[in-house]
Amino acid sequence: MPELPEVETVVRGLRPSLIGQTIRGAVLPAVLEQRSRRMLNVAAEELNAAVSDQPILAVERRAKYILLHLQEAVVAVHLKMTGRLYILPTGEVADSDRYLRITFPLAGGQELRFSDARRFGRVYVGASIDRLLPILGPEPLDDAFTVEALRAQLANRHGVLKALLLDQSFVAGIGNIYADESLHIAGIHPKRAADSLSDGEIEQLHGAIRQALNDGIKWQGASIRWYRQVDGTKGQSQDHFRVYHDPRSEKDKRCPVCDTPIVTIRVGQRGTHFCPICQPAL
DNA sequence: CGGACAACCTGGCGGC
DNA sequence: TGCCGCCAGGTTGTCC
Repeated sequence: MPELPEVETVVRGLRPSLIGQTIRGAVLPAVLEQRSRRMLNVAAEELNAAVSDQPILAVERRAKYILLHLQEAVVAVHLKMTGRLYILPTGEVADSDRYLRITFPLAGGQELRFSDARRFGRVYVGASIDRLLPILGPEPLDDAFTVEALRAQLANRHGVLKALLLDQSFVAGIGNIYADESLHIAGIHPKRAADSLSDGEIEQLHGAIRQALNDGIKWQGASIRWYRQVDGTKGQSQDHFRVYHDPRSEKDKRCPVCDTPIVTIRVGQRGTHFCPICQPAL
């Protein structure tokens, strides 16, 4: 589910509640321990041992990973499609608990909970961040992600542009929604060859990626289906999409610039939405 | 390197 | 109302 703006929103929601807290352990429902093997990179008891009595020093985001920096360990959570993280007083019940996978009791009388209907989510723990995450490309909102850096990365890449934007080792954090939104802002067709962009188009794309992601953060993420903020409320980003939509329920999505009906195609097996006028094929 | 596709899982929704 | 089939914000591995 969540892409960079959603994960960033979750991190910002967790941070004030978790910094300075101490984790008491990691509890998995007994019936799920066996089935949760794929969710964890270590045995459930090992996760529990690694986080027990560990103060939380920092909460950060890297790509679509949520990082809990503990005194002697790092926990990395990937929400994938349907994962949620939220904090509640111990014992208080929430709707999301229907798919509860892990409870992290906190010393202050609250709990950090991880729920995940579809069970694609991942929780990794290690002594440090080293080798905990796969190879990831640059953070698109960092100063180091310059037009020049993007130009250098695009050179000699012969693939389809949108597929490359979704490649986390190329740029970190962009998913299907914000790839489509970025390409519309940039006025570039999603199927363009990555190495066919002019200097001007690369500059446009660079700015568009940042705008799309920053707007997503501003609206606190997109709650199309499962995504919720830490406090359980929906984001509002879905109310501001330029091209992304579900063609089944929203049959008359139009370009906010020229009012032309948005076209939906498949690119790299992903639903792809674009304006045929503002994003001409080349 | 790149593209296609299956897998991992389950819920929700459109359509009939 | 009920059931079926399709689709889903992500990622990884395999095969060609």
